[in-house]
Amino acid sequence: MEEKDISQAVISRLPRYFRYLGELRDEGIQRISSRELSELMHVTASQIRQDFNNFGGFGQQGYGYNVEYLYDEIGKILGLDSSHSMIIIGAGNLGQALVNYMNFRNRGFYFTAAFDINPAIIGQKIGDVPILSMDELPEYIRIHETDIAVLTVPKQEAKEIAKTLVGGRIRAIWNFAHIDLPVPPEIQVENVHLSDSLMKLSYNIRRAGNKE
Amino acid sequence: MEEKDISQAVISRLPRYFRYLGELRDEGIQRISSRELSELMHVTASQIRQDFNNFGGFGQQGYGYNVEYLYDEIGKILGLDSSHSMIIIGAGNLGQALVNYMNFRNRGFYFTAAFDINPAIIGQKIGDVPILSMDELPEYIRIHETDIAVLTVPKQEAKEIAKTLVGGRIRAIWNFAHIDLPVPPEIQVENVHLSDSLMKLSYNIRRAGNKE
DNA sequence: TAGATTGTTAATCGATTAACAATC
DNA sequence: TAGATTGTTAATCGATTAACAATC
Repeated sequence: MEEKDISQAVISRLPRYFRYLGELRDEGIQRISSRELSELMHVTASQIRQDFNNFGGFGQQGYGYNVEYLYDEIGKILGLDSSHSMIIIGAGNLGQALVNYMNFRNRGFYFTAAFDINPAIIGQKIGDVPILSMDELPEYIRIHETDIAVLTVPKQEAKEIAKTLVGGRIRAIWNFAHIDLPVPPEIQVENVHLSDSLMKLSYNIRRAGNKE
Repeated sequence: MEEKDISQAVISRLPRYFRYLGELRDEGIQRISSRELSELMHVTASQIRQDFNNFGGFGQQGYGYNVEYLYDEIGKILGLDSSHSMIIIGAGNLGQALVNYMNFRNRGFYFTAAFDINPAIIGQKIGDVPILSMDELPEYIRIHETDIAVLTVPKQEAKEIAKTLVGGRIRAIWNFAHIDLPVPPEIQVENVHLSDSLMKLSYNIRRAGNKE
């Protein structure tokens, strides 16, 4: 409502800005111009200024941008000033890796529960996150407010689980299953299709090979 | 050499076409028109035809596309007709998840070795893939032809390891470390920045919340 | 004030979509 | 042949880059 529609191309660049600004801040650097940042990040200064100005004027003419301030503002835009509750569905290798990844927790993304169908691991914990039976999922999301459901199950199961999730009150799905999920538009979906990424790499290997 | 430069936007869409065509093939469907496929995939028929025609005419006027043939051709474009040897550097949770992921192997991507600095796991195996000491990495890539090095280490170590890899003969890096790797242009890099993906999701959650 | 650098408008570039002639 | 649908050119749209006035 307060902001006009920003293109996803811009949004996709924000985390990278955020990362570079965080590093600059950690190095104790207080100000940076769009030109300096452009050289560091290998993008045009024009794009940087355009991107930032989608969200209002963060800089100052003749001075540049205050690193700390800009870092904080981009963090807010990305929603990192509030915390996000997550559940993970599929407690296999990948699921456990994601639950254990501390960087998420440091940014306010924390797991409250994991779900799996494997009786051998139900009742165990990943760190301090309990692994529950998949049967408990509908009841769990009814009771516990959950922002993000992370889907790390085989694609055969993913569609069915997505339906269950949509019936609940979750706001978003972070989807690692290799399938397009049919969800209503009010539920945000971010896909991480690792196979697609690997195929893209494979294409570029071949193309590079042909050039030589 | 044989092909003109195709934009990465097109390449990024190929794996998704490949996935849908594979499903159609599995369902026994033999032909499909760009219009039918466009309805299935929620993209324009025009884009589909433009995309395919970057690589030559795969269809037939008045008929459409042969599913099996198109599937095979896109597979070839993506380099899936030849196999790729891989090593993984960082045998933690994520590394093990990737090594165990059979879908990669089914597509001809196979791991030959894993590397880690943790003495507790060096000498063990992930499936049938041995975990070697990081010290053995330079020698290993000197002796064993390796297409892709998968980097699943903390970002502090990633840069140093990238240097080692560049010194060897690998052709590509699939980078899961949250950092931009400085590598020469003949080495292909595909980044999977999970934090960036999660931040994007976080942005979209907030934006959707504001709209309501 | 003079110099620097943003914010923003204008120009360019590239990607997507529409249209239609070619042709199966 | 008539109908259907591709391959491809042209038109549109959106994103990126350039330019420069505003202003610190």
